[in-house]
Amino acid sequence: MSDLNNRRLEIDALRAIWAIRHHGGITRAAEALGLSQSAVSHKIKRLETSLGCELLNRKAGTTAFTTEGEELLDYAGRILGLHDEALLSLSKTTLAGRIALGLTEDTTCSALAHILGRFRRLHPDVSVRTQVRMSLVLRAMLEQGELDAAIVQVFAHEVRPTDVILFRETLHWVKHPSLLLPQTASVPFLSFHDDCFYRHWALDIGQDGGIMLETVFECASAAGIIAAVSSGMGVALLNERHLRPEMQIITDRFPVPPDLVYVVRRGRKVRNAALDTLVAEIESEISRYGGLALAS
Amino acid sequence: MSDLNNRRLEIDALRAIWAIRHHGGITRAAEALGLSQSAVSHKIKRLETSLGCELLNRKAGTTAFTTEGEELLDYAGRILGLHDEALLSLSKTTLAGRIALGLTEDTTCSALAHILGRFRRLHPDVSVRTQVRMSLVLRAMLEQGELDAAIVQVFAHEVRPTDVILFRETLHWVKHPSLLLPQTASVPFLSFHDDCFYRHWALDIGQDGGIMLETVFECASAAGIIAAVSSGMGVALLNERHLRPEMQIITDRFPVPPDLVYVVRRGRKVRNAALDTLVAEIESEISRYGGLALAS
DNA sequence: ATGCCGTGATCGAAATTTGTCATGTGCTCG
DNA sequence: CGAGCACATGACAAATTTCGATCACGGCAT
Repeated sequence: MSDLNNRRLEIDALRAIWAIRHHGGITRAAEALGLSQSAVSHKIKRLETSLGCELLNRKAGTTAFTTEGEELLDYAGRILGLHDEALLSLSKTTLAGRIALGLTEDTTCSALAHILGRFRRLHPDVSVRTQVRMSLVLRAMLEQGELDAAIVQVFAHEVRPTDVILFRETLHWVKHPSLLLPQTASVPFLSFHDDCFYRHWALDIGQDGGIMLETVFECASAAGIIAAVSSGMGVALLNERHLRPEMQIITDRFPVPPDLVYVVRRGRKVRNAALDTLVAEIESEISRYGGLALAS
Repeated sequence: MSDLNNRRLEIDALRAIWAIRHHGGITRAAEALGLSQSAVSHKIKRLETSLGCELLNRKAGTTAFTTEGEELLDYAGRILGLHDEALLSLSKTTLAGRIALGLTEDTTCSALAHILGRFRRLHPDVSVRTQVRMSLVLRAMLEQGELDAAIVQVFAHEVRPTDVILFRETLHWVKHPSLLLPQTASVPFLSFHDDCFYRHWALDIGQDGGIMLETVFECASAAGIIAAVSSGMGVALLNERHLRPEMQIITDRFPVPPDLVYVVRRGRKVRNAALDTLVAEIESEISRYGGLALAS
């Protein structure tokens, strides 16, 4: 394991194992980091030999972390956090002002929370007011000028040139295997809140495609929908990351749902140096880690 | 400043600026890190260009940190702390047992405190009992088997092969310019506590060199001695790091004081895995940073 | 079983980074 | 003013890192 003293944990290597964790696999991590797969593989190997222990359990094509790996991940997260903050702190300019920001519930528990917290620390003279609403509401607020920017979900084909793409999500029609779809009667539909725009799309297709959806369940949180699907109450539109093993993806019967994208969308004609910086920090975080970590 | 994203702070570069701070200058830092002067100079330059700002104020031969430099230093300390702890944590073996450790007052506020704290965190099943005494007392306790190891000050020529050298110190005879040494009468001597072995040496030379020293002031803490010297109360033996600009080093009249060394000295025939690890950690810290930081 | 993927390891060559030696510059001090 | 110290700089050598290609392995469907 080389000499006990000359050992060091490369920042890039730490970022690599962090990416492996959050993208599930070396290949995806490499892609996210803009490196080749072999480069990342080597990085990990170097890390392992320098530490003298295995970090990954390369049993099969699957990638699992060893105990040591998990331990290092914990440190990696903390070190990278400090590191990135140091980097920002050194290139910061003194900012002051106000930012009115909108978020969806989903994104509150993602890496965005960290970015916002750090932004507060680094720019204490900027007051950030954050409101959590559903995407459709946030979009309306942006139009009204009530928000300077918002992180909203939009259909992939609706992305504007000025939007900053955070990550993409695929939507699926799902049901529990025990639920058999009636051929003639209307299909029981499990829906998010009234204002959720999946629902708008879902109900729209009824008119176009001649499929009758009957909303039998309404709940604002994903957890509720997941439970309802799992108990066979009906069909629903769910994100990839909300899929559970017991769920069945419905590929026939319904039109393929459009892809979704989370974006940072800025309000109309807002000129705001503080906001520029915040958006730049989000973009930089994305490019550094190849996307934003989102809790599932 | 390269692309805002691809920037990273190399661990080695952070260690370099940390070393520059603690050894006062690039040349010394390079020596401490076991690198050439130009290597360290290049490292800093790279860091600066990658950050797009000056870290050091290279006005003259002197090396001062800029505001950004100081800011980075702060982060560097925290990042390196985490980094080193991660490194240790991953190579640790489960330890249990007891360690009875002796320290001098000087060393309590050095990097040793960090090492001890970290050791506690990493090895919660090892109970470390620490006692702070003067070097002579500690040596006696080691002999008696009351301590497993101690960090003590010894004369450079007394270092044993098994001792781990922490850092060296030069002792000087000092006085305030306003104090004129009497040619015939005895010289007023400002002394540490009775058990301090500088004092033993100082009083011994009286017999060998025919110089009369009269102890006119006794104080256990360096701060007291420094104040007494500065007010012209007498002469004293002081560490290099306790010298103040107003003090005058006496080069004639007295024999040159022997060099001092801080060492980790282990007790007699103590076999203790936990102690081995602790000593190894101290050694590793020294070799990584080229010495131990000691508050002045 | 028998081929496919998909995922990761491995190897040699190329590119990049890092370190060293030799030398240049600027400042201080005797 | 010249010696000495501290650092910068440039050219070159050494090391490390990356890439592309290829190999090996385990699942999965036929």
